[in-house]
Amino acid sequence: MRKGQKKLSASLEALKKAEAICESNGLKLTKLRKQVLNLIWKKPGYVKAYDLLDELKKVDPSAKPPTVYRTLDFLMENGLIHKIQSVNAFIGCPHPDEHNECYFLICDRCQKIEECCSTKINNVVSSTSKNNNFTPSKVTFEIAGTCQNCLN
Amino acid sequence: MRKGQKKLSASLEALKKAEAICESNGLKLTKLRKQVLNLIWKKPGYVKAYDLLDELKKVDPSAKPPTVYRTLDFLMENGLIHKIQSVNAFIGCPHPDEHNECYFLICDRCQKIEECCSTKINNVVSSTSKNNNFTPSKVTFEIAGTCQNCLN
DNA sequence: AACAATGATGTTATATTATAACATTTATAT
DNA sequence: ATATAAATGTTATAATATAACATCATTGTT
Ligand SMILES: [Zn+2]
Ligand SMILES: [Zn+2]
Ligand SMILES: [Zn+2]
Ligand SMILES: [Zn+2]
Repeated sequence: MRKGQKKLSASLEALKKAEAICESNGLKLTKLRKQVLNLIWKKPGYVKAYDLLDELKKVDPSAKPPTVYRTLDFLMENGLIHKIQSVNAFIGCPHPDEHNECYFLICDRCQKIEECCSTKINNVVSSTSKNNNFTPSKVTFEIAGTCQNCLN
Repeated sequence: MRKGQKKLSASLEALKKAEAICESNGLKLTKLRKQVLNLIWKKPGYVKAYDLLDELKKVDPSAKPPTVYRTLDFLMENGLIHKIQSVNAFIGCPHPDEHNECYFLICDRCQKIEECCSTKINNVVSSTSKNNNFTPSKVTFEIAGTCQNCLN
């Protein structure tokens, strides 16, 4: 497999899933939303909102912060991307059709993020909440560190 | 126990621990640092940096953002407080002498935060990292939702 | 087709969160 | 007393995000 190819197909895959999800929910995946989703998937690591804005401006100089943040909000609401709270950045979700609470491994060096969702984590969230009489609604679980690739 | 008493003693307790930690590490818990730590503990829920700044200005009108952020940095470096990433706010650590990776339950309604550290969570962090050939350095684990008290 | 209603985008302005860079003061060690 | 380092003061600005209102596009109804 050539360099970039895996990423390319992941991006296409993501777009297809996004279209399916929007279709089945009566939502519109507009040109702008597609553009932003593609920009997010094209970057090898996580993406900052204002970097996205700069990219957008290249094709539409009138793009402004609300252009980006509104689009990010739409994509997040529909599980297509995630906000990574510990770095204030965004990343595409590789499986938006499966569930919406995702967990992350964030490499400090290369900015790449892997999802690490598991029932094990889900279970710990549940039991921790139960033990504390807490009703959970949103989980933030992010492990920052160094990925295998960057360790060498 | 009267209202506020639990919080008061928790605050005093926190200050004592802070003094001990600084003492044993050759660090200075200056007047400013004590003030900020106290302000954080006095609030019933989490505290925003600029709210702290407003409080500080009441006693020292010359206080400015770096005053607050530098002090917060010191307190965080020494495990005395935590930054809550999902709300961009700060909270005192009830057990800064025990460990430094803490996990949180955050009530959306009353802004109160409980630490929910457990070996169970530590173990999941370890196993998740191991399974992904990832070397963790900093964990963000925050469950947002509704606390028992606010549910009624 | 005309109209109303909704959703999406455009635009201006501003709010919120955080840091860089350099100056001054205070504490500590020699 | 002097040098050094640590802490604080000060100015300016960077980075992140939203409020409010205007315009345009899409859809459904009359
Ligand atoms: Zn995901
Ligand atoms: Zn890496
Ligand atoms: Zn803690
Ligand atoms: Zn509550």
